[in-house]
Amino acid sequence: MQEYDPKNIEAKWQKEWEKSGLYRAEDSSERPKYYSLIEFPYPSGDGLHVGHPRPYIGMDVISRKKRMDGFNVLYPIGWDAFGLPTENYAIKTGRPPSEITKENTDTFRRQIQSLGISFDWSREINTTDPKYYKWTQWLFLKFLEHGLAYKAKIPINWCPQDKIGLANEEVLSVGGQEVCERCGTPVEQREKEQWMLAIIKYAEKLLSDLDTVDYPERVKVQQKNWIGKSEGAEIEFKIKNQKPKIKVFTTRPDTIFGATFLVKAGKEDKFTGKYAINPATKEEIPIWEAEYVMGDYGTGAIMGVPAHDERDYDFAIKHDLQIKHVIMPVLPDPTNPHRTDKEVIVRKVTLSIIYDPKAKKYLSLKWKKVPWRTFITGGIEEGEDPILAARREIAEETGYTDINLVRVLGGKTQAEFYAEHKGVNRIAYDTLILFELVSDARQTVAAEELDKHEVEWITEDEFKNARINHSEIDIIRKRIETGKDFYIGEGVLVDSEGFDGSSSEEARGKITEKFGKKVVKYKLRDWVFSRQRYWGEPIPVVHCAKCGIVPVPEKDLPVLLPKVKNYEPTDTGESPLAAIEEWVNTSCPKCGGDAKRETDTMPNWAGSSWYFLAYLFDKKGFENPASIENWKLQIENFRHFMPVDWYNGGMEHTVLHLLYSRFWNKFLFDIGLVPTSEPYKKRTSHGLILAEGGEKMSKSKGNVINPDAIVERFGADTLRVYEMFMGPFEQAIGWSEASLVGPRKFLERVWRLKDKIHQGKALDTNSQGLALVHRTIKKVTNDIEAMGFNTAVSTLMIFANDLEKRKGISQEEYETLLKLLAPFAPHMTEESWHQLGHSMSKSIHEELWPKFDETKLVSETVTIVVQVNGKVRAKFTTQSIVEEKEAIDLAMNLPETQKWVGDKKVEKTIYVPGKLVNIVAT
RNA sequence: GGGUCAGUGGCGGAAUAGGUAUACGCGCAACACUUAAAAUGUUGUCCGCUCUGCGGAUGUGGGUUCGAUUCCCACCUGACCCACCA
Repeated sequence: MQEYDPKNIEAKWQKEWEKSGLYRAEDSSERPKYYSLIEFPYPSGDGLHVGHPRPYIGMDVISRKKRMDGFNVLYPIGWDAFGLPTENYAIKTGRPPSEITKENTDTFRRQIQSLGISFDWSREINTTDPKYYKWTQWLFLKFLEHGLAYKAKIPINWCPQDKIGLANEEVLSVGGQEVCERCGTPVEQREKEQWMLAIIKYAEKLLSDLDTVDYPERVKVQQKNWIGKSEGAEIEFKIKNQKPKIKVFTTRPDTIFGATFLVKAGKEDKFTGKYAINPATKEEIPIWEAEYVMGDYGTGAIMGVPAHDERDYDFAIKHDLQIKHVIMPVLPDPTNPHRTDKEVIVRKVTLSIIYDPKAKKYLSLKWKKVPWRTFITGGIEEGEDPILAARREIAEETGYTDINLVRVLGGKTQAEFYAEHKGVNRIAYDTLILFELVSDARQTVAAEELDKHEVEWITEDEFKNARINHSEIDIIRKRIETGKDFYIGEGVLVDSEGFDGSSSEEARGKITEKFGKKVVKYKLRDWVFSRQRYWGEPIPVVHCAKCGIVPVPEKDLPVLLPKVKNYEPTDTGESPLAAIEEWVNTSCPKCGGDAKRETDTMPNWAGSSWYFLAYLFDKKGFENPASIENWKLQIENFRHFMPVDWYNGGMEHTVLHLLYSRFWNKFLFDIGLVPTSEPYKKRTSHGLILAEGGEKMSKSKGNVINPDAIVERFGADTLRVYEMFMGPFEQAIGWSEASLVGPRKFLERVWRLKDKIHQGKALDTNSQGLALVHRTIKKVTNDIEAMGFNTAVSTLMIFANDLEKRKGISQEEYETLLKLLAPFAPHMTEESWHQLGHSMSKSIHEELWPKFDETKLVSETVTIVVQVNGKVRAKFTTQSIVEEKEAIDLAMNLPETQKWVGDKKVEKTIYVPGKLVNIVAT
């Protein structure tokens, strides 16, 4: 027997596959296409660590299986190589970024190739290749041509450390401070002319088309939140004695009668001295400035409705502004609903809560004829003061007279319940009042009251958690606990003149119509597309004194990055390109006069926004000049392969890259340059591999595991199987060096199993063994499709362990094992396959994926478990197809069953076919 | 604060249209082979007890059910993402 020697085997087959072009996708094919995609790596100077390949291996398993299913699989890779780390390294060392990139990609390529991943290397791309970025520039010109790229003076987030403008998406908020995503330096605000892409124009499509794609729910939720659609109203407020008006945006126009002030975005809280007129109440309300209102959302101004918004409430309390309640919550009691056959009686009532600060207890009433616990309620006579009415009621029902008013707990509520003690349906408009007990002084309580209920003081804990029969109890608890008397929910309008009694929803429509107009706002901002850095695609326009902004003609693309001496950005915020006069000074393509080149470059999201299309280019696609004709030469390829069938990537890219590339693809679809509106049919995400201590791997922490060392010691196949087996693919998981021996032993076992193939020896396959083969095929097939790689591997281990136990195995069984294992361990299975005598001209990876037979999944005999009263007490073996009656008879006759059933009476029996019998006896 | 997901042996984890909890692997222990070691193989490995047997255990406490890791309610803990968006 030959020893398993991964080093030789792996090198040999990698060379062989490269030579035969085994993994090249065909541009046109009889076979159905399958496009699998991973996020192409950024080739950093740190080299690959063991976390990088996990997604590549996962998609490789899927791609290899799809090939064996007969698909024309495209599984490409390339390099997303523009960006800051390389540029910073260039600044540090004075070496050109292109040179550094070349080195890094060479390292990454060698490392990835050593893992035997079935990438189609003939389609390798690099975003920093002028042949690639001429097309990125050309696509920018398309945005410009269609009015979706524009220049605007905007305040940008400026990182003084990296000397770069950051998109909102690249700014993190740490401890209330805005910091640079890369270096953690606090960002400054600077006004700057920036190139923008009008992604907001696609907000609606990006949102609604999420319904058409197969993404994980949380990815969709994140994209939805990021787009942040909200429907509301814009309402103009006149300013007293002044011409200009202030426009506010609100999603709650139904609360306008409660707007008691107006707030504009500002750096600090400040009363402007001016007053606006509330268009609904016609009252004069003060205009304030405050930090909590954001200048760049909505209209940069809001109407302050303290009774129905927490931030407005806090602001009103702080600055002693009027609070007016105009929405009344409607609270039907679900445990005690209105009865259809009873009369409805409307009452105005008080609901009093009495707190004893000495004992830290609340007063409740425990009812005698109904199972209720309540506070003290009582009707208000016409014209009566609610506080006096409440005091009267408290004295009558409980006797307590020495109490102080604390406060009225915000606006009124509307409770709806069936009042059993009166036999009527009650609608109660409640004024909620909090009192404090001063002393125990009590007057006599009438006998009829004592008959109804008794006083019971309950602890704060009971007050919070016990069942209390008021449907407004949650509101009461919240208001007492927080001390804040606002209500942000929906309800019925009150104190709103003609709109009293309308529901919030109904009122929103009517009030918007009367006082403003309906608008839709998005949180999504237009995309800041300029960077003042060297290592990016130059934005292909020139500035002409006479003609203004002029696009570089497509025949002149690419606008090449010039050689510079110094890669350092300037403190003025200009790109280092601005210092290269011979590059900057050019002539206007339109009038021929003097002109200057744009010195901003594109963000590194640009190249990755269309790379899934670049993979489909044929050789001419990159050689030909960028033009509409030459793009259209590629459309056949796009039609063949688009959309991407399965795109796997990290959760960190679900908002930015995924949204940006969807946007580009949708734009290209609208102008007829690509065949599908959505680029990716299905998206999944992988979990990170963490260092052994559970921390993220990073060079700075010194905990990076280099795959080279693992391949050297264990072989690429072992690394691959381990990374698939270590845990659920979507979950983050810690690296464990010690655990690698398991997968290695497993591969050695499979390797050795060859010797067990019967040659004259007796075969040892019974019906259980046969069923195991088919169950293994079924489980591995389904698990791969669902990315259940860890369970697929364990299933293969079980199968191999079973074969090992037998005296002799058939070649067919062994070949099935090899084929199922081939996507995980491509080298070892290939070598074994040919050792069995298969022709060198056909790879195992071109074989057909094994099929299972539904009828053979179950062996002829099964073990059935017998439970007595739900506990396992016995087992028996029988034919797999057994009628319920027979199964129960068999179970009952077992001595163990008899022992546990004894004299008890059998109440019931349950039979789960082929699995379990449960006997219920009492 | 909001959203999403999770909590199972010494460790990574398996099993959810409710049906033998702890598959598979690591680690550990004993044994076999060996002068010895490595490698390999065999056996064992959730906890407790009065141990041929019995009881208990899937974060905690309840509920539904013949039967709950799985479903429902409350709570505890952790992770990730988003957070003044009117």
